[in-house]
Amino acid sequence: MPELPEVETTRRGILPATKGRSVSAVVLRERRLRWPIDPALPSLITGRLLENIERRAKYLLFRFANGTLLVHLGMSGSLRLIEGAPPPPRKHDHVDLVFEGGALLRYHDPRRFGCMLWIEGDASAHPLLRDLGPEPLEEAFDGAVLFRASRGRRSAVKQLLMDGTVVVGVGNIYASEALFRAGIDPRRAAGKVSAARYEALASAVREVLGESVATGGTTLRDYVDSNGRPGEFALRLNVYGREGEACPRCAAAIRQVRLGQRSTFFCIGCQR
DNA sequence: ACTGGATCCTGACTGC
DNA sequence: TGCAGTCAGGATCCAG
Repeated sequence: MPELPEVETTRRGILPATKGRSVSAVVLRERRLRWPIDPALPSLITGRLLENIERRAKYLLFRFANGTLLVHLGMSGSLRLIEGAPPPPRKHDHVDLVFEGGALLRYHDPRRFGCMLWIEGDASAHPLLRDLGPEPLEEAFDGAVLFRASRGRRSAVKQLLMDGTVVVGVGNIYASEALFRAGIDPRRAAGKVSAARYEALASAVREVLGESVATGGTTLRDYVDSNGRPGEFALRLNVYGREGEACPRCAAAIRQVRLGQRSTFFCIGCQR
């Protein structure tokens, strides 16, 4: 799936053709996502103006005057912008949002871990958004946030980094990459990492995510952007997926371990 | 309150 | 060519 940079790339890609336009039709082909799509969705947003598309963590928030459509791409989802005559839907093209003027957003998600939820009223109070930590690319996120959250925690620092109540948007790839840049062993107990090292880690998170957003996200497997194109691969991954290869910094072999059921890559020479 | 584990689902890939 | 097993970018939910 899309990690934060891929979701942000999608948001930027679909915004110009959809913001300020009215929805002319909604096609639901498959409602069984992580939670079922409300069958009333078409009647709720057809004829309504899409005021904006915002992002919180890896959620996209489609803002209408009468509510918010909360969209998550899960592990395998994509949202594709189609302008002009739409091709016939492929397998797993579950939803179309059609806009006046012809632009169409097509939601594709083979594994169906994503969601499309209608929220009335204050979306930020919704249980899925309420308890989320700060955005990693905004001012509120720094080393002190990580340090405070880590005290007394015995689980691995990588798991702290991927805990959405601590900081949002750091997925499995970028967690490994940020820890590599900061020189921290992903297995280290979160509560035993110093404040100074958390400053370095917070900077590394900002760097990695910032660079990736700037270059349109990273492609692995089946990620495509809103134009259906794969990401640029412009952000070089130093350790993720490179078990056995030479560390770009010290040439030691990169190791792979499992942490919290997720593959984790690191350099035993550079990361302590 | 924190922690690890199971879980949702399809598809790509590996080894026999 | 088929079949079984493993793994995948997420994150919620539940038991202990």
